[in-house]
Amino acid sequence: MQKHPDGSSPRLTLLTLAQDLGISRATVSNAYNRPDQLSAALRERILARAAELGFAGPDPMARGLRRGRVGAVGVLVDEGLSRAFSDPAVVDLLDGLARELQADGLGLLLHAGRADDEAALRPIQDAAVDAWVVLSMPDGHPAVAAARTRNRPLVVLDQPVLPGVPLVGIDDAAGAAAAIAHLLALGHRRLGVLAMPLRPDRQEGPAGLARQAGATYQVMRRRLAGAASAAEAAGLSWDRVPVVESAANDPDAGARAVAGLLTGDDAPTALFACSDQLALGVLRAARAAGLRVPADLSVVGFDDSSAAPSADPPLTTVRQPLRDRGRELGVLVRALLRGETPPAPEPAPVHLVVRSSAAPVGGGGAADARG
Amino acid sequence: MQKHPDGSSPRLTLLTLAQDLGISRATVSNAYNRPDQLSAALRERILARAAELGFAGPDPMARGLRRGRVGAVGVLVDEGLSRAFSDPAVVDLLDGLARELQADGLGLLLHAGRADDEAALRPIQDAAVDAWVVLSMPDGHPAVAAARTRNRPLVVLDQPVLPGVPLVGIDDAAGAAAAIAHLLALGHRRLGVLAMPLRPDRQEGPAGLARQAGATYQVMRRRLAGAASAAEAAGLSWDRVPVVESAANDPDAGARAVAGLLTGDDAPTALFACSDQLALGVLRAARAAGLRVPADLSVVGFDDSSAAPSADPPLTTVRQPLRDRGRELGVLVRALLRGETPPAPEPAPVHLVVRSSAAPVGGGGAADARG
DNA sequence: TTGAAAGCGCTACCAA
DNA sequence: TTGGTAGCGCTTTCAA
Repeated sequence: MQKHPDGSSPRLTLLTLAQDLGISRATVSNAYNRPDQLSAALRERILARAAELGFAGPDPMARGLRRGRVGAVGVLVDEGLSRAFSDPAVVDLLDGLARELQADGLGLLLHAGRADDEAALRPIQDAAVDAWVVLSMPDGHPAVAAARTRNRPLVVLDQPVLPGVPLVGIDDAAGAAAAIAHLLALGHRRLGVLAMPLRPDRQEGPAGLARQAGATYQVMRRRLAGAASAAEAAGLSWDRVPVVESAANDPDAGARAVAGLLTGDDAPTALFACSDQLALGVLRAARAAGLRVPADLSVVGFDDSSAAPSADPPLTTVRQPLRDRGRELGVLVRALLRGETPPAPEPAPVHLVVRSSAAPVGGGGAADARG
Repeated sequence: MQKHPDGSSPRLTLLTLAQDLGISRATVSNAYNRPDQLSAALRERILARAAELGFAGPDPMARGLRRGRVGAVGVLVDEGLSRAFSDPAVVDLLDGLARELQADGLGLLLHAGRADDEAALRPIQDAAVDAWVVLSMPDGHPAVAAARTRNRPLVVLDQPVLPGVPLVGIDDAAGAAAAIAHLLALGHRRLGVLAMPLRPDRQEGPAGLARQAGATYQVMRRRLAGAASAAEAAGLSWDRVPVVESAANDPDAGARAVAGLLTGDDAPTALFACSDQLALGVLRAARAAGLRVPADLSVVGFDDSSAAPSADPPLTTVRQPLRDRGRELGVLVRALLRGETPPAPEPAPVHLVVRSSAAPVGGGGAADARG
């Protein structure tokens, strides 16, 4: 393929091609970027010769430098990619985002924001991207600051709330309140809450009021606030509702964190898990403890991820439109990249989806399924 | 923050900073790239002033052009990101890859290789990446060709086999043979196979010998060949073993594809699903058909993805070291980027992991669990 | 419709 | 230890 008469193989560039054809470099550039700037015939000739020589078109980096655009949007995810992608909710959301960005030929450049490693920030600061999407990170995470240093357009999903930065959010408090209200309506009074991490310190176990108030994951602060107000509206004192924090937002961690809460005389009859991933963990822990769901224990999740309907039993959960929100992130990014200043989007609506993981209290008789 | 005396706010560059400090641009560059080329004191001064001015360091694109490196590795996935990432096997693999690349500060630039759209190829060809990783794509996929046009280092996972291109593979035939052998050893004689797509045409249903032979997904060709040889070694004629093709590698599609195979007098007593995703679909379809697994139907999967052990029942499956393979891809990419020519890696070992989705034939008596 | 020329911002070589 | 300088390959005015 590489037919170059003189044996050498100089890197193919616009200039090489132009000289080969005896025309100007600008014209070759136009063949790729502004077809209307030259005759169709000439353009054909150029493209044909390019194919012949194996020239793939203008160099992406040089073009990027000149135009100030690379065709990539950075995505900052909390912790490793592994945990992020093993959450079906994240996957759905990313899918919506990717689809929307595809319209402009933009790819997704993934970077994990490991908080522990100061040196891991450089790759983020030095990433060649046109914009950043921050996917649900805690307050004060250094990776977010690193992503901001270039002053590129930036959009946040859920958290952190940053002044002047478009946020694609939902009404977390209302969602959590709906979950609690549902459990209360089913007659439950001994409630429990399984929370996602409140801070990125991997702490696990009971989370008192102080810990709750100090949450740097704002989503959790909002959801707990919503849950609290719903509980108190029903006359339940929030400080008597056990809140257990999971070390991570995955089923294993959730099961581990909640295990201790499930036994004992005053164990909750109903649990609000702040994500479907955690709810899955509750299901697992309940099974391990010999509890039937929903007969012995009612569970409500949050997200309505694709795992929710096929869980066993199918999860009653708070639905948020994940794919749409991903798309909305993409719409915002595209607008920002066009130089527009889109209005701050409204929080997306959430609502309870009733399946079969929550039932009236005492509906299954005593918990005698053990052993 | 943007303190610029003369009101204007010219884009901050190395030169700006250099002039501000009354030193040369090269020295500022060195402060970032070769700390040993200047005194620690001067470097400190430069960095401090940069922070003061809000200069984030050398521009990634300009640096990319100059160095010929952007710090991103392209990842080409088949179809949309959604399907790719909803497969736990892919997620584990990507996690291994990302971790390995992180050592060099490389991010992952995701691009979906939609075969249908000729214009969708430009973003791939024009992506600013230092290398490409092709994740299990079919023969002749135009996106792979697009990724190759820049002559950047390229590494393939599983398929397609490309001359001169490092391939990180496994012994697919041996894995499939082990699965079939296991079922045969359990006494099963009426076998069936649920295949991943054989071609990217979303065809679903029985796949005859011709279709099997024409598979452009080489992984499937290899696995079917392995299965066939194991079957024939036991005296079973392969053309009597029903092979059903799924339209996609996900549980839903798998359940849909296999449903018809599960009923009838001569329905298989054992099924080899060519991926865990598909095996999950079989489990679902079996339940829908009132069949108990493994009593009425034995199932063996492939991958040992993180979904396998927690399936109900836990999947007997062929294990491949996903995370390690992801890491190996990363190792190869890094070596290639260093200009080395690493030896073609050995196929990773696979072996059967026996859990409880496969049992001796007839072990559960007649299939009387229906209704 | 085509071409000439001016940088985009940076790094790496070489000289001081 | 510091600085001058030559491009990396391209796009885009502007003029022909």
